[in-house]
Amino acid sequence: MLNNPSPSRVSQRLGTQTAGLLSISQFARYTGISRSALIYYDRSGIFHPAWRDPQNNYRYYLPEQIITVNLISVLTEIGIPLKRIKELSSQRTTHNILDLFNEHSATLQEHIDELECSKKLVDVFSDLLIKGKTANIREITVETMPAWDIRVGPETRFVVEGDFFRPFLEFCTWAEEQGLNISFPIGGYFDDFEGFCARPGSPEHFFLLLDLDDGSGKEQDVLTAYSRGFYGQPGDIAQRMHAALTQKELEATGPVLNIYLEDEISVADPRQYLMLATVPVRQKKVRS
Amino acid sequence: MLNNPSPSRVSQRLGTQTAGLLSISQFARYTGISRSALIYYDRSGIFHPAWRDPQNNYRYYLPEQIITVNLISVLTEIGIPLKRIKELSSQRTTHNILDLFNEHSATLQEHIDELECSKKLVDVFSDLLIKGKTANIREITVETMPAWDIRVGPETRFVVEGDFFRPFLEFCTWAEEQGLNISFPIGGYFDDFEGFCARPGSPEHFFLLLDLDDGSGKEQDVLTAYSRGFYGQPGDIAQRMHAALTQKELEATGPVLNIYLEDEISVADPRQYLMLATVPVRQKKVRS
DNA sequence: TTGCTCCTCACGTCACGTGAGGTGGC
DNA sequence: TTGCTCCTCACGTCACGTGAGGTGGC
Repeated sequence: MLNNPSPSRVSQRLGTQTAGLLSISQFARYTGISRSALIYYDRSGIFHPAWRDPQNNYRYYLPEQIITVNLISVLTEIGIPLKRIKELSSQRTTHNILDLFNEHSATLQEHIDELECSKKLVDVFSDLLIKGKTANIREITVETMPAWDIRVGPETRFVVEGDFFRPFLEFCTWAEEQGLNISFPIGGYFDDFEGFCARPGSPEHFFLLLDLDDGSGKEQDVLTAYSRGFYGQPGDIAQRMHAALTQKELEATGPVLNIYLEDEISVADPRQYLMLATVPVRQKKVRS
Repeated sequence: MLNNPSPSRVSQRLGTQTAGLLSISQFARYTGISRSALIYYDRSGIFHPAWRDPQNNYRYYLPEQIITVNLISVLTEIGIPLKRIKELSSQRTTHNILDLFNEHSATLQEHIDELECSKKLVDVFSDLLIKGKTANIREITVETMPAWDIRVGPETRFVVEGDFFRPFLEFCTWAEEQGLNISFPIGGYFDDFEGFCARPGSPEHFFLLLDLDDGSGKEQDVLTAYSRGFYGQPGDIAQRMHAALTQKELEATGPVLNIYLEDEISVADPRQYLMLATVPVRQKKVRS
């Protein structure tokens, strides 16, 4: 119990100035704490009203108690559990409070970091969905865009042809070991365009997509193509990209990245998942 | 229910390759979702195992279901309630998901802002406590420090001498109307040093202290003094500051700010609250 | 028999919010 | 009598976690 006013002070008040007492509703209004919260604090022994009317059990508070309740407000607002507040009330020293604040500042920062990670997640998925909605899915074009922020996993081992899940699970295990959040979109990675053409349904690596902009400020030209189908079933996208490269007189200069813009998160039918394939390109040098 | 595999696919699996089925523990390991969560999802109709053994009611999952459960993971992780996820599963379109994400991104940002406010609160209180611990309470000195980030309220009306609470409550009401968080420390404000000397226990305004650094980068010389006592009982601090000004040949150039470094949050005995008074100063010009 | 994994209730969590049903004084 | 504020249970919330007590197959 925190700073409960002594009975003598209460009765002094009552004797001279009953108007100084606040009913639970008035007190709730002044403090911004709900009535039910005040009743809850009373019951759980955290904070009691200064006086209760023996006639009807009404709760009455003194203006001074706003100070005490403000302490509870502050501590609960910053996320300290009531149990801890109750413990603290018997050992309330500057030193203990400072310890609590230090400890709690770190906890708060962790929560903030988690939430920011969640927000990043939402934003990345939104970006992919918007990309899927606005793209002209039939066309293969060259776009200038920032490099993505990705984490590439170890080489995949596709033991059984078409068994997408084993390597996928291995990647998830690896990513968790690395302390990465595997809720971010996962894509397929091929070291070069030839590898992609050879087995477009079996990426040489998986990668986690953490952001559509790696923050380096650099941009690059990439060839982008789309295809619909389930995981590991990219259809003829490799051939179409190959044809486009030839037609546009381009050559691939980096890894091929596959990412699903629409997958189980947004589409019910697994055969309608929408994949985006990208590969950085440059103009082919004309041989002299 | 999300993407429950059809019985035929399940029985095909079972017929040809029982090893492809995952027990609840294996599935929990792969997905990072706890067994009890999986059981909870099953019961609440959000996500069912592909097959249950009629003999012993064991739950078995297919590797494909990792995809589905990953959807749930992502959505719960970003704080979307299971109820909403369940609703969504029957109306899962790119459009609806984008709406949900947009809406939710804002909610997340609000939570982040709230937490950052809480962290700021903790940090401000910590700063004050540290100031109280490290200060030499007996001495009156000139310090160079950044200006504080404060919000000054309307003029106070001390009707009854010593009745600190009425004006205090009025300030709280005002601050809430302004959308300010009244959990931040509240201090007393005097327009000038003369006003402070006249009635040091009755501030002309209250203010909310949002930060000990207003971020402007500017610093100023302030005279700092300390006093112990309850709210509105500053003892002889004004006289002592006045004497110090004279002795150091300084003149006050701005408002006097009073703030409690130790109050109900850290100290049990109200008579031991620790107040800090500051006033900006400069060298007195010598009259020619 | 022992060990293992799984099962199903049932209850706890945390800080209240929300009625239902009732009281006391104007 | 009506309206008002207050009261006390008791139950709901949300997404699980945690036993208790029991089963099936090696």
